[in-house]
Amino acid sequence: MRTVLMVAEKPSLALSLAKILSNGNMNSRKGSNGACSIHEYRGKFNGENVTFKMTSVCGHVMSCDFVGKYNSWDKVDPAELFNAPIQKKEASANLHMPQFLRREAQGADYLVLWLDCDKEGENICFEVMECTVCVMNRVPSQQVYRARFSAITDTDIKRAMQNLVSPNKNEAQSVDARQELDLRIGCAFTRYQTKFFQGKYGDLDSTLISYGPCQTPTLGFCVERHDKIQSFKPEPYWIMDVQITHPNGKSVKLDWERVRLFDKEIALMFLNMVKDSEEARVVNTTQKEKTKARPIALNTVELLRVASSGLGIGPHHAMQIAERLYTQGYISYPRTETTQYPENFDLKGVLRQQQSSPNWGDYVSKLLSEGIQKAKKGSDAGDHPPITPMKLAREGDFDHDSWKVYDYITRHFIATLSPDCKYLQTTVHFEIGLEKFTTTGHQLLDPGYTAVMTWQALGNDEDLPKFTKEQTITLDHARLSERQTSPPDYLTEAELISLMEKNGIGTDASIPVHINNICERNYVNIISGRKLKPTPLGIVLVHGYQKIDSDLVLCTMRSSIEQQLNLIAQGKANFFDVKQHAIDIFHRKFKYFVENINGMDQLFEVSFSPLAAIGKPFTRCGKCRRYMKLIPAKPSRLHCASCDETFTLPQNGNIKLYKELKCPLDDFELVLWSTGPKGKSYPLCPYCYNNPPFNDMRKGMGCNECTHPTCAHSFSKNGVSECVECDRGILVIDQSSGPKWKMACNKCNVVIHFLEHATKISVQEDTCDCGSNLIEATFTKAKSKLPDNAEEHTGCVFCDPVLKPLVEKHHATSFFQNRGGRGGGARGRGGRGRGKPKDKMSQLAAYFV
DNA sequence: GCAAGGTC
Repeated sequence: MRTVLMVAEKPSLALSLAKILSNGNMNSRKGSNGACSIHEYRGKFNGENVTFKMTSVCGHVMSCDFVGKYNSWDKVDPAELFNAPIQKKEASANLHMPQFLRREAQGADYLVLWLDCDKEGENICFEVMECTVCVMNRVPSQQVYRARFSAITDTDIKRAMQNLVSPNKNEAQSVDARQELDLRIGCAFTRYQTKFFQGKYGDLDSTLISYGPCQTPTLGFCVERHDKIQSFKPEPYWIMDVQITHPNGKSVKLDWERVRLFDKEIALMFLNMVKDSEEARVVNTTQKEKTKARPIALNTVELLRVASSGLGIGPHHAMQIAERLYTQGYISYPRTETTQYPENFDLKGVLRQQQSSPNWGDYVSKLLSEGIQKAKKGSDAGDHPPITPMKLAREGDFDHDSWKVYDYITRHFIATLSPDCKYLQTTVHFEIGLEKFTTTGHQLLDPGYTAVMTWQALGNDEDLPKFTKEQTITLDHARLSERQTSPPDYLTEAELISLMEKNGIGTDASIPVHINNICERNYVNIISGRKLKPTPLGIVLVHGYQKIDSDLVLCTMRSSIEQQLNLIAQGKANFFDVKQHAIDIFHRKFKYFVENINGMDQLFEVSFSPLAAIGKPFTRCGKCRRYMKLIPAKPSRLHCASCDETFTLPQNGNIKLYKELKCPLDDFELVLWSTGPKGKSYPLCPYCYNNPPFNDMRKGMGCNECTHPTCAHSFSKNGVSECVECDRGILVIDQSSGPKWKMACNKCNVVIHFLEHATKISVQEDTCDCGSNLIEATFTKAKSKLPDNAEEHTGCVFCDPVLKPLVEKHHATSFFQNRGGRGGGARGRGGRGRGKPKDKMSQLAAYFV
C-alpha cells in the first residue's frame, strides 16, 4: 500500500488536520525529535487505498547565515557582508528537523504540504521538500502536492484535500530574498555602528548598537513622538464656564457650542454678550437611542494592545503567557490575524464550558437561555480562528498575570456573543443671547456586553433634570477660564502596536519581539502607564539616521521592501534581479552612511563621554606602560588613552586586578574575571584575549579551562619553555592546535610544528644542555612516529636526535611580529642577558598560582 | 556579539 506523507507547520495543526481528515479515527505516536507527532490513518488518495501519515515541522526548518569567517567581527569589514557567501543552516539545532523529516519520508510515495497559507508557509514547503523528496519512492506521476486552506474547519480542510495544487516557488523565493536582505543589511549596519561607537564612547550602556529594518522604524515612532513633545509650544485658549440651577435645585454646567477660543479679546466679547442676557432659554430637547457595539472576535494584536493598556502586561510577556495557556489547552492558538469565527465554530459549546465559572457563569447561563447574538463580522486572514477559551479555568489555577490574560480572553469571547450596550442620550439645547449651549446626559437601557466587559461599562450618569421648551433660567455664573494646550504624551505600547500593524512593520508574532528588542538594547524605557520613552541613545540614533539618510528610519521602509519582494511572489520580476537591486541600493546606502558617520557622531558627542574620560585607572598597558582605564558600562572593556586602543573583556562577570602580574607574551597586566564569590573565575591577559597569539585560535579562546594561552592551567599541564633561537623568548604551546601540535616563541617568531599525531605534549622541568626545556610526547602505538612505534619519548626539540626529525621549524610572518605587544627592545634595556632556564621557569611560575 | 521570520 502506498503512503502519503503530509506535513503541517506546527504540531497542533497536524493534530487538528489529522482529526478532521481521518474523522477522528487515527493512531498517533511521538516523533524521534520529541517535539512533533505523527498521526496515521487509512483512506483513499486519487482513488487508491493508502496510508496517510500526518506530521509537522516547528516553523522554519532552515535559517540563513554567513559562512565561516564572515561571522567574525574582527576579520571582516562589514561592507563585505553585502557580497559575502551565505548558507542555509538548521533553524534549531536541537530539533534535528531535517533528520526527522527524512526518517518519516523514507518510503513515502506522495507528499502533501499543509503549511500555513502565507509566503512564509510557502517557503517552508520548499524546506520540507528539500529534506523529503530525495528519500521518497519515485512514482511516475507528480508526487508533491500543496493543500490550500483558508480556515481550520471540516469543510474547508476536506475541500482543500480534494483540490490539491502545486507549491508556489515564486512566493517561496520572495521569502528567501527577504531573509537574505535582512541578514546582510542588519548585520552590516549593526557591526559597523557597534564597533564605531563602542570604540569611542564609554557610557553608551548597550552592548550592541543594532540596526534592523523592523526594529529601527519601531524606534523611529517612539522618537518621533518624543520630538513632538520637545518641540511643543503650549498655546493659551479660553473656554466659557456657564452654570445654571434647575428649579429642582440641581446645578447644571453648560457646554459652549464654540468649545474654545484662542483669542482672548473675542472670548471676552462673547462673555459680555452672555452676561448681558443674564438668562438661558431652552431651545429644545433631543433624545437618541445610542449603542456601544460589542467587540469583534479577538486576534493577536488586539490581545497585545489590551494586555498592555488594560492589564499592564507588556506584549512580550503577554505572548509568553498566551503561549503557555495555549500549550496547556486553556485557549486556542494565540497567533492569528483573524477576527471572524469560522462558519461552523461551536460557539455555544465553548460558552457552555464557562457556565460553571464563579466569575461569569451566571451571565453565560443567562446569555445561553436568552439566546446569543451573531458575532460581528470581522475579517478572515485565513490563518487561525480568533483567540477563544478552550476550557474552564478558575482563578487559583494560574499565577496572577496568567489569570488576568485568561480572564480577558474569556470575557472578550463572551462579549462578542452578547448584545450591544444600549443607552438613551438626551441633549438639551440652550441659547443665551445669540450664543448656543448644550448639556447632555445618558440613561442606560441595556448594559449588554458591558456586563461582562465591566471596564467598558458606562458610568452611572445621573439623569438630567427635565427641561421644557422655552423655559428660561437665570445664570448662576458665566466666566472665562484660561487653559493651555498640552503636549501629546509619550507613545503607549498599545499605540505603538497599532502603528506597527498599520505600517506593516513586523507580524503578529514578531511585533512583541521588536518592541522587546528596543527596550533591551536600552533605546527606550518603559515608563508608568506602559509608555515608551526614548533614551538619549535611542534619540541620537534616530536623529543621526535622519541627518545622514532618513530612508534608514522611515516607517515606510519595511513596506517598500515588501512591495519589491511581492513582485517576486507574483512572478512579475526575477528573484535575482530584485534581490540584487535591493542589495545594491543598501550597499550604496551603507557606504554613504560610513562616509558620513561624523554627522551621527556629532550627536553622540553631545550625549556621551569619550572612553578616555570614563572609568578609573586599572591595569597597565603592555605597550606604553601607562594605566588603562576600566570602562564599567556595558560592555565592560579596558581603554588605553595614550595608545587609543580598546580591549574587550569577557562579559557578565566581575573584573578584578590579578596580583599585578604581567602576561609573559606582551607585558600587559593580567586581570581576573569571576562570576561572584562561588562562581567561576580565571585570569586573562587583555591583549591576548583580543589578539590571540596563535594563527588559528579564535578570539577569546585559549586553554580549555580559561581563555588565556599561557594560563596557570596550560602552564601546569603543558608548560612553557625557553626559546633557544633568541635570548628573550618563551615557547608557548598552542592549546588549540593539537593533535598537530605547535609551539611558538613570543619574541622571535619561531614557530615549531611538530609531532603530528601525538596525543599529548608537555614541557618538563628538566632542561637540555642547550637551555631549552625537555618535551614529553605521547603517541598512540598505531600512529606513533617514534622508532619501534614507541608510545612515549622525552627530549629537546632543538637537539634530541629522535625528536629533531619530527619537528619543522620556521619563522612565521604573522605570528607575533604583527601583534602590537611590546617589542623586544625594552626588556633588555638593563642589559639583562639570558637568564638561566630554571630561573625563567620559576619566574614564570610566579605568574600563575 | 549581528536581522527577521517561523515555532516549542
